[in-house]
Amino acid sequence: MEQYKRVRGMHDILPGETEKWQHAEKIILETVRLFNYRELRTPVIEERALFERSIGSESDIISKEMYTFQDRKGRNLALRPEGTASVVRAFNESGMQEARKVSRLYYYGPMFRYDRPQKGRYRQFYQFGVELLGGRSPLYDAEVIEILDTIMKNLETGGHYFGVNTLGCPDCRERYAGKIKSYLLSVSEKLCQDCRTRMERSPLRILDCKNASCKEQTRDIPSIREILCAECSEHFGLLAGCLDRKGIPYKVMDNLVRGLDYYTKTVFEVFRSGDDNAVAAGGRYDTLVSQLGGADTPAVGFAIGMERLITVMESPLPEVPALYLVCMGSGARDAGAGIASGLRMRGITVETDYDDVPLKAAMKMADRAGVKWCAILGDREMERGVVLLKNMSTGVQEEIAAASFITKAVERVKP
RNA sequence: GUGGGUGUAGCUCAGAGGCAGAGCGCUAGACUGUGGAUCUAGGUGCCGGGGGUUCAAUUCCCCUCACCCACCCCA
Repeated sequence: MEQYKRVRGMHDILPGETEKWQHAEKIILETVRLFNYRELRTPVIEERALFERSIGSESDIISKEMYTFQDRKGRNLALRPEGTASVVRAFNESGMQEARKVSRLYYYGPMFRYDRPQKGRYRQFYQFGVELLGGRSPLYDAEVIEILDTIMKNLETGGHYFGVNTLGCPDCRERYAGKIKSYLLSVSEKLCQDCRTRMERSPLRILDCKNASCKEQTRDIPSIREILCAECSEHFGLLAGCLDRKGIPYKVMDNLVRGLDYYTKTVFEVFRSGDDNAVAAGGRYDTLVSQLGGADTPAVGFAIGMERLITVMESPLPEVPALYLVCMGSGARDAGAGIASGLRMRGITVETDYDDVPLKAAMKMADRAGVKWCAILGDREMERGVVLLKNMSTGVQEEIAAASFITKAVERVKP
């Protein structure tokens, strides 16, 4: 028989790893709850145009990485490559903006991009994201950054810091793009091929190029912060002050520009110390909601790349069942089933096996399960109306009357 | 999309144009109802797939697929 294999770019998250995921999910959920964010679940499939309009059809995500298809009725659909567009779509569609001045939402689920697989990068990958809609003040930017900071701290990633920058409002951005072009026009032949095409499509991205020659050419270009309008400048200043007061570690990074078109003003990424791949990133998108047909609603949010987060976080201690139940003989197995139920009802994790194996083999299974306690029930014990309880780490074994076994075992096993 | 690396036992990997290897794990026994430690014994297998060169290919050549890494992109 031929073995089926996972399709390229897809990955299984196996036991041993799922514990890590669940731990991360738990910390994240506890954190957003403290800030009173509520979950929004959207479908994995959306109209293709939704993403083209929000992310920008010039971007790589849309032009080469999206899973698109037609359904049986010829609708043009796509597997979501990110979460924000769907959240905004649902926000607009549900009339949520009528009900509250500020909506605090989070989402979690798989996203799809046809990328070449790499470390921490898969074609189906998971993002956890937070979106705050309806808040204009930089204090809201600081709030979502604080959420991310809290998550990183609680997951013991071994230190992290934020990169922060501003892209300004659309006016500032356009002005700055013009400035970059005027700086680089005369030296365009010294730029890499990619950057030459970026000159037209998204000149800001040239600042982010890793090519040495490109870096050389962009070195003297002034920071965008020097040409911001009064409002954008104030916004960034207030945010910085707020982050300072909260004690959140950050660096202002001139070359931090986001690849998605919808960002305005604040953009940020969080890095694990000593790592240059961002674990999570986000920013403000004040024009997206209206651009997708909603009321004029400023917004800010971030998304965590779960696979990346998993690679930088501390592993939780593995969970081990509390007790292993060994039964020999069918009568003992019947009685054992009752004991197992009784223990589980009292919150004790019990593992057992139903194969008729010699005690030696069963003990080996118990050992391998990593349990501290082992209950043994065979014909001899049945006859005498007792159950053996063995402490696997000390080797000490006691005999307990079957009638009181569950209560006694709970006492021993529960610390 | 570009570049590099790797595919051999369940796992980690060594190997060489001529019998397929080690460590770990696994199974059994020493110990017949007690796990871990020790000793002894044991099977580990389409050497990723296809083609070519050769008397002979797991080894050399070509193609292909998969995985890993970097770039790119992005979280």
